[in-house]
Amino acid sequence: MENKLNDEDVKTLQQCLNYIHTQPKDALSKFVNLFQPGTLKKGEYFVEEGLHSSKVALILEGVMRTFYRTSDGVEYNKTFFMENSFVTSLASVLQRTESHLNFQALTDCRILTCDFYEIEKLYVKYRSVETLVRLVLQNDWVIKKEQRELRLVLNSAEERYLYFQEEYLGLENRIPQYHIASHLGITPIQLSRIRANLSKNK
Amino acid sequence: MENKLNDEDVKTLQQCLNYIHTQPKDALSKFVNLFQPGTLKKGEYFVEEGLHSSKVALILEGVMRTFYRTSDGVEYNKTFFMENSFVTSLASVLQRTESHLNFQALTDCRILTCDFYEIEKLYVKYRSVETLVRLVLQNDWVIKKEQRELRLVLNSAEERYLYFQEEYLGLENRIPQYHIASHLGITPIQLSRIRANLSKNK
DNA sequence: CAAACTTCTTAACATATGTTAATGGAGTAG
DNA sequence: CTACTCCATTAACATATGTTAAGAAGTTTG
Repeated sequence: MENKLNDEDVKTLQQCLNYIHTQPKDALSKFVNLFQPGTLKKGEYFVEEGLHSSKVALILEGVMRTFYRTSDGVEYNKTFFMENSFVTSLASVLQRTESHLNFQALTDCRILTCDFYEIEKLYVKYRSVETLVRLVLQNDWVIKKEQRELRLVLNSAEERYLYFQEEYLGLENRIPQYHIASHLGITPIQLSRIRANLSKNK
Repeated sequence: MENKLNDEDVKTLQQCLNYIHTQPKDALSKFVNLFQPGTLKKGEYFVEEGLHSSKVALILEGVMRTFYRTSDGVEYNKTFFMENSFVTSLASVLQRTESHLNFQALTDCRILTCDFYEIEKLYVKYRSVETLVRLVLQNDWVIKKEQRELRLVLNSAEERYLYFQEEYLGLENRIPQYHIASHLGITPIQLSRIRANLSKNK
C-alpha cells in the first residue's frame, strides 16, 4: 500500500494544474502532496448518486463519464472525461449534499485522487489555489453550461455530433456509439443514420 | 428627479431580499438604500449584448426576457422574469466582461435598480449579504441550469411546455406565443399544434 | 471451435417537427 | 368605419427522429 506518486505522474499533475492557472513552487508542492495514485476497473463507479463524495480525480489514463438516470431508468450522459481532465461531483462538493449524478469508468483508468476539502484548506495560505478553483468553476459552470444549453436548443443533432467530435478528439473510437447518442440526446439508431449520411456526402 | 422609493416599494424589496435569505435590520437598510426607482417601456433594453453592465433590477410590475441572438439573427429566449424577480447579466457581472445576452422589457415595466458592485461592497461588513448572493448564484447557476439541460435532452416539447406553464404561472397570457415557442426550442407553429392537441385530449 | 453476447447497421413504419402559405381575429391608426 | 399590422391557427408537404425488428460483425465465454 504505497501512496507515493512516481516522478512522471507528478510532472503530469503539475502541468495540468499550471495549465489552468500558474502556481508558485511551494503551492504546487503542497497541492501535489494531497494526491494519491489509484485505479478504476471498467464499469466501476467513482461517485454514485445518492451518496456524498468530496473526491477529486485527475485521469492519467482512461475514460470516464458522468450521467444522470431518470426514475424509469433512462440514462443521459452529461459529460465525458479523458486523460488530463479533473473529475469531481462539483455540485455535490460545493453544496455539501449527496450527488445526483453518477461518475463511472468507461475503460480501465489510472488516476490520482485527493479530497476537495483538503484543497480548500490551502486557500488561506495560497491565493493561487483559490483562483485556480474559481477559474475551473467559472469555466465549467458558467461558460460550458451556457454553450451546451444554446447548442441543445439551436443546433441539429448532426451539428451537435460534429461538435462532439471536435470537443472530444478521438473519443469516438474509444467508447460505444450508444454512449455518444445518449450525450447528444438522440437514439443510437438516429446517430447511425447521421453517421451514414455524413460519410455518404463526404 | 427623485431617487426616493415609496414605502410600499421598500416593503416589497425587503420582502424579496428576506425571502432569499433573511437579513438583519441594518444590512437590510443599507441594501435598500442602494436602489433607485425606474421604468422601462415595452421593447426597451435593460442590458444589450456587446456592452458591459453591472446593473441589477427588481421587477415591481411587468415582464422581461433575456435572449441570445445567433449570427444569422435567430433569437433564443433563455429566461423570462416577472414581478418580484431580480434581473442581472450575471455572467457579465461576475466575469467583468461584456454581456453576450440581451435583456429586454416585454411589457412596460416598473423596476428598482442598483449597481451590483455596490452590493459587493457590503460583503465585508454584512456576511448575510454575501450569503444571499451566493444562494442566488447557487440556485440559478447550479440547480436551475442543471434542470434545464436535463429537460432539453430528456423531455418532449409538449412536456417542456407543460413545465413552462408551471414555472411561469400566468405568463402564457401576457406575452406572444412565439416568445414561448422560442424558449421551448420549437417553432410557433409546432407550439400551436401542441396546444391544439392538449385541449383536444382534455 | 461453438455458443452467447455485445454492438452497430439497416429497413419499415409511426410520430414529431420544420417550412411555406393561406386564413381570420384582434387590435390600432388614420 | 376602413385599412393596416400583428399574431395565432391550420393545411400541406418535407425532413428529422423514435420504435420495433432483423441481421451482421466482433468479442467473450465455455
